[in-house]
Amino acid sequence: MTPEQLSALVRAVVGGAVERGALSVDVPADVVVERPRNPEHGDYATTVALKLAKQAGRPPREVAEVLAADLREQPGIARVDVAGPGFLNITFAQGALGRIAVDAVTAGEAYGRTDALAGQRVNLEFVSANPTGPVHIGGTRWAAVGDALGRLLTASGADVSREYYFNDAGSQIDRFARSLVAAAHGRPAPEDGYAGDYIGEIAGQVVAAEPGVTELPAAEEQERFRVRGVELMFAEIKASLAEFGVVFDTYFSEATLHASGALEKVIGTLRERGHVYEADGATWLRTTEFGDDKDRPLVKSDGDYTYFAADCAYYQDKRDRGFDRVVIMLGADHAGYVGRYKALVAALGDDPAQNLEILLGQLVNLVRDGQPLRMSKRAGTVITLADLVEAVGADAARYALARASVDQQIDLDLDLWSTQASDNPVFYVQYAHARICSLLRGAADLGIDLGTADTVDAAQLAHPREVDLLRAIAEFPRVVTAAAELRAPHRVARYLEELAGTYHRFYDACRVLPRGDEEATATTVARLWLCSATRTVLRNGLAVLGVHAPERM
RNA sequence: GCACCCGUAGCUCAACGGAUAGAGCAUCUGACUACGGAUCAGAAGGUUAGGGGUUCGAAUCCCUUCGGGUGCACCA
Repeated sequence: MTPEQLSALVRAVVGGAVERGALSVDVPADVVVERPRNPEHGDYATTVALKLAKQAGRPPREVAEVLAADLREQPGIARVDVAGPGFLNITFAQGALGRIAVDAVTAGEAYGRTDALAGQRVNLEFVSANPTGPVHIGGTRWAAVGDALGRLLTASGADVSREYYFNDAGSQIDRFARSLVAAAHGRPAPEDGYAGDYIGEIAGQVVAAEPGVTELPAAEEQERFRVRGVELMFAEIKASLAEFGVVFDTYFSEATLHASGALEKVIGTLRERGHVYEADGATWLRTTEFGDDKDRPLVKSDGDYTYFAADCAYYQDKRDRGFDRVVIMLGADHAGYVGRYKALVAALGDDPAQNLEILLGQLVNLVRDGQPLRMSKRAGTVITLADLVEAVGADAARYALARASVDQQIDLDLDLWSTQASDNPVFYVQYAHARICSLLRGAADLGIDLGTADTVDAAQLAHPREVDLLRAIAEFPRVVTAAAELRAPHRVARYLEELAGTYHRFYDACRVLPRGDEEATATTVARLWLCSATRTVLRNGLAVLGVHAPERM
């Protein structure tokens, strides 16, 4: 029996009690069953009696007793206890739990997938670093978390499109171009420009690709450097992301919005809706009408569009492409955008609570020699995505960045990471996977017949460590769903660490393969299925995080 | 000054309002005639920053103080 089935069963029991008048409450839409920390509290526990007590007007324990009596009559349930203030502790019948291993193996890659978010069209935007330099450590965190979130949403049935928005039209790009020109002529970077070795490298590549470019008139020269420079920089960004395992469905250029007239159009729409006004020579959106701190300019007094105007057009474009949920991941240093973004969504007639979701994530601090590392783009002392991958490998980097809640600022100790990679829990999880693969290879070498899903005697799996492992495996689909709904990929990582630990403890206590000239028994076969199920979950879970599941290490 | 995020073991971090707050690392003690010891068993380590409140129950929700981060442009 799966937790989902149990949840439905408990709900049905509540319904039955209400129907025959034993309880007078509204039957809850969803009954939460959870895996108790303490094994003495059974396979699963539910707080439904506690939650219904007030409405029923009776003590929680009394409500619990009513439900417990009915639950005990259900098939597959061995035992129901009322504990504490009114918890219902439920223990499955022998074998009911064991089938989960068989189910997981049978489902294979599909184990963990659900249709919880079916029908949602999600546009997931993350990284979106401007092509004026390599992706730095902050962007790398969003690459890891955003990509994992995309995989999670997909696994939960949503229709997800990953998007990378880049600004190739503004003054930052001009500064980038001027920095390249300066480097090509051997001059220092302009006051407001970009420094760093990569500027010189890109400048050299531009010169190599366009001989004579430095002889052109200044304006023309800068334009050539801008176009080529952005092209080359962006190719480098894409390459480093690809090496990191992150590929976007769409790379969206801001310049295309300007070129297509989308800005004029969206401002026209906003104007028709009555939210636009002119003041001090500029054009404004009255975002304060929708809770923003101050109104925001769309067109500056010099006639240029603001970045915010492009945001409006970009949002409208996403909606026009059919996405009903626009999700944007931003660093905490962009928290100031939230108010105006919600306002623009509302001004366009959408519901910010329904159509827009801005996920703010805290920044990453780097630590070296026990000291926080201050980074400066100007000074070129920036740790990039490529640097991090080089130092610790893509798997460890992705895993470490994805295993922490985005609400948490994280400190990354570069010394620790570069010198002692085994400190990272990702190896603990990967090792469990490799160990199982080795075990299954051994079983194959011994010629053990695993039989079929129908013939496995799942009731063999009764050892406490086997039961622990089965419970953990059973949790996986709910972990995926919860992580997707809460936009919290780190839950998957934490779960995998727990699962790996549970497996290692099982392995330590339960001999799987026959020793010496012993024969394989029904227990051997059942345990091999259990191992195989664990491998399936580890593999699927690591896949969600974009981390490899090695068969050998 | 205003707004948002955070404060949990020595360190890095978990914990959909649930039972005795958990892992990893570090420290200490054990288990290798090994199905992969990159593992396991055990010990030690906490007033969940402090103080109020809400309730059957608070690390979690509300108020407040302190501490850290970030943001408050006709920049992008």
